[in-house]
Amino acid sequence: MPTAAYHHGNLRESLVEAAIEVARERGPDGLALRDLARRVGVSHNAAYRHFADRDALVGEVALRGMAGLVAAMQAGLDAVGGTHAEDPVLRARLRLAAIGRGYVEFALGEPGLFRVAFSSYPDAPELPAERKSELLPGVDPFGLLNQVLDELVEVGFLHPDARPGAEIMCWSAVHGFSVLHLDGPLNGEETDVRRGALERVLATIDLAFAATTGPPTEPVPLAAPG
Amino acid sequence: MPTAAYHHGNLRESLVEAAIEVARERGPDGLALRDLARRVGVSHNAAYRHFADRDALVGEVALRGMAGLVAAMQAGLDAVGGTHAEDPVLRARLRLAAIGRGYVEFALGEPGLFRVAFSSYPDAPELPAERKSELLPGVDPFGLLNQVLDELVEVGFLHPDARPGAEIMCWSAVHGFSVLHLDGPLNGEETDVRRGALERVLATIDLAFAATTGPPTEPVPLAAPG
DNA sequence: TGTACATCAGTGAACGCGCGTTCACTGATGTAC
DNA sequence: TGTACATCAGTGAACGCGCGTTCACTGATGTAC
Repeated sequence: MPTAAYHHGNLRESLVEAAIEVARERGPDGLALRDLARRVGVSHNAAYRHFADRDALVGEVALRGMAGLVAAMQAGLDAVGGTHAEDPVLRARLRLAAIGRGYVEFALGEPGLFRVAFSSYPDAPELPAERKSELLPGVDPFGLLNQVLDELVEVGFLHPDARPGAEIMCWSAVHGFSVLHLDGPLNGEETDVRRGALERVLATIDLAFAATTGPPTEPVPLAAPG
Repeated sequence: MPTAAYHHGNLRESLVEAAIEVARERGPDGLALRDLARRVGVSHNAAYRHFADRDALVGEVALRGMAGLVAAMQAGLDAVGGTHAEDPVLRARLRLAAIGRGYVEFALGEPGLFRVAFSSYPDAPELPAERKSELLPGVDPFGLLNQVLDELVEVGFLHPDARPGAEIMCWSAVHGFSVLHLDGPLNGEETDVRRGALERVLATIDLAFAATTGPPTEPVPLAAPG
């Protein structure tokens, strides 16, 4: 990777790295092509050699943010590691809780990147096919979650009938928890209060899933009339 | 309310109304003092007679958005109305589901206002005491939710031990569900798919709460070691 | 009832900002022969 | 190995945008006497 004076040699990556740094501190709205070019020490329009426009750069940072999120979830799984091999049910339950914790830890630990990661919707750029191969198979937050939920079914903890939609339940809970603490009224909550609250959320989901295969409780129509 | 040519007579409210309209269409970032003044037909700095700065205006719109959110939740409760008076447990469960539905309906039906309502955090302006009295007592999303959860305890459906933190569970789920559909990968989901998914989320929470007083399931430590 | 005056709610011009994007360009690089 | 040339990756100037905010101001309003 040459670092020649004129031909930068690595401008695209440098811009992305600078962008990540800025995104960490200032979130999506803080990302400006001119500012990034300035930081990298290059004229303000050189970036157009590497990105079609600002959105393309933001999209790239979003992708990295998403990757960081997945990595944090994976780190949660790694923390569970090979423990409880003798009790696959407990193990699967711990794994679900672990990715939830990883998700929230990333969101609150890297608020800027987390925000950027979700900043391109509704008109998110469809990830071009050739980029998808860069990601490990099934490595998006949704994919990882689905995997762990499937495990819960396999070990007989989550009833197959309750499997569809379970991913949306889990994702909504951890995402909402994160966002309410990031950009909502729960912002500023003490760390240990927050941690306790998260454990309760995870435990509640676990309890619900347990109940799908546990002793029967008669189902009640919850949908509103009409 | 005079509508004189020079002295507008109602400028503050007119600005807020215009702001709400713009917020509906464009969300928080679309709100600009100059633009609003233009819409109302007044010079671009007249607004400073009524708002300290842009943030003050946005804050006001956020307040109205929050009020709309509460109203939607309340509308959910009203839909349950006086039904199932003979079965207070079922009634309380339906009421919880109803405010959840109201929340999500507002979020997805008024995405701009919903976004504005949550746009002022982390540095949300503390609502000045004199404004708080304008709101009905307990009328914020959190207050209403807490009220309904208390009912669930009173009727014996939700175990008192499970009461703390339950509001965060519920709020996280519906908020996350909303945000993932608004500014996340679930955006663009078909309406009926989304509705079905929401019902499953609500049912899962209900199931978990049922399990707190239902037949005992042995609790398992879910917290990660360390 | 009439008038003097304080106060209030607007106006219009201006400052300064940083941005995204395009244009015509030039210096560096690498490749074919 | 040397050279001509195409291509690529930068530069610098400029356009046009809309914004927030401040300034000194003036027209309208209402009130005290």
